[in-house]
Amino acid sequence: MRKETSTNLENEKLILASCGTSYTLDLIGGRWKPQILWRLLLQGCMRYSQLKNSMPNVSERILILQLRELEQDMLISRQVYPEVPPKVEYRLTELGLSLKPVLCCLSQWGDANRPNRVVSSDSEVLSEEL
Amino acid sequence: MRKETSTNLENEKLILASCGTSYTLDLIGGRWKPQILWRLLLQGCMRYSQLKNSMPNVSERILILQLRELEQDMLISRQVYPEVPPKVEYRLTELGLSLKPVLCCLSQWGDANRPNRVVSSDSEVLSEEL
DNA sequence: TATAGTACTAACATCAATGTAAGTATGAGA
DNA sequence: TCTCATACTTACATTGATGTTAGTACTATA
Repeated sequence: MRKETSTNLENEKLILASCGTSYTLDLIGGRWKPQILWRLLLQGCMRYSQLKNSMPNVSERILILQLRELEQDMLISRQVYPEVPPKVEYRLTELGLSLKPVLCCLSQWGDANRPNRVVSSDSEVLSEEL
Repeated sequence: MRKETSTNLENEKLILASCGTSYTLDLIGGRWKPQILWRLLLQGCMRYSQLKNSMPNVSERILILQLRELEQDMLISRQVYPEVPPKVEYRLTELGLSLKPVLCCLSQWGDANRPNRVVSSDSEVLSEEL
């Protein structure tokens, strides 16, 4: 739980209230969030296990955390099927889909300017479809 | 100093090497970096004291840290005039200027979608000039 | 009765980012 | 000799983000 008061938190609030850029960065800036968003953009809909298997380095706790935050921020939706074993599907909301040009923009700048590119990135797969 | 090895650091490296989106976010994602970049975009060139006075809530240490990181990442340049009292000017590099459309994109999405907007944001001033 | 599969949760541990307070170097001008 | 202004630096403290490990609930199937 975060503290209710601290300069740190106050500063964050002030910035989010006055800077749209920071607000957007706050929503998509978690370590694994870009990867999650790209996967859902590409696939449309994924089960929890699919996401987990496609990102071998995230721990389950962190993956869940990132998904919960994206859900709270209305960027993704979570659909539970009352079955056993459980089945949960994640997909982008309308708001999440509206991030597509933003993500493309970030991705293109990054791919154009980062050094030591090793592999082609997720975004390139999508870029070709645009 | 960051540790040389840790899952945390390894994950970060892997992501930066494979995801352009995350790379871009890594460069501009510090708490005060968007504000610094917008100011330099708008003003072209600012002294350290000008930056500091225009952002009353940053501590000097943190402001310097963010400036140093932006400088290391080649987004801004730092020009020292050998005078007393000292004079230091910061401005965007070519690479930094190339972020303009990216910042506009982030800012527009944020301004359009965040709730509880109180004041007009820095970016709007610039948007009008585009 | 035991095992398997799915999507988690809880308690704990570590690492990184941010913030606080005080101090430094320099030379011009009072 | 003392103060002022500028652009920092240093040592320390706090906050927040990320990672580890073990465990849970549920039923169908072996």
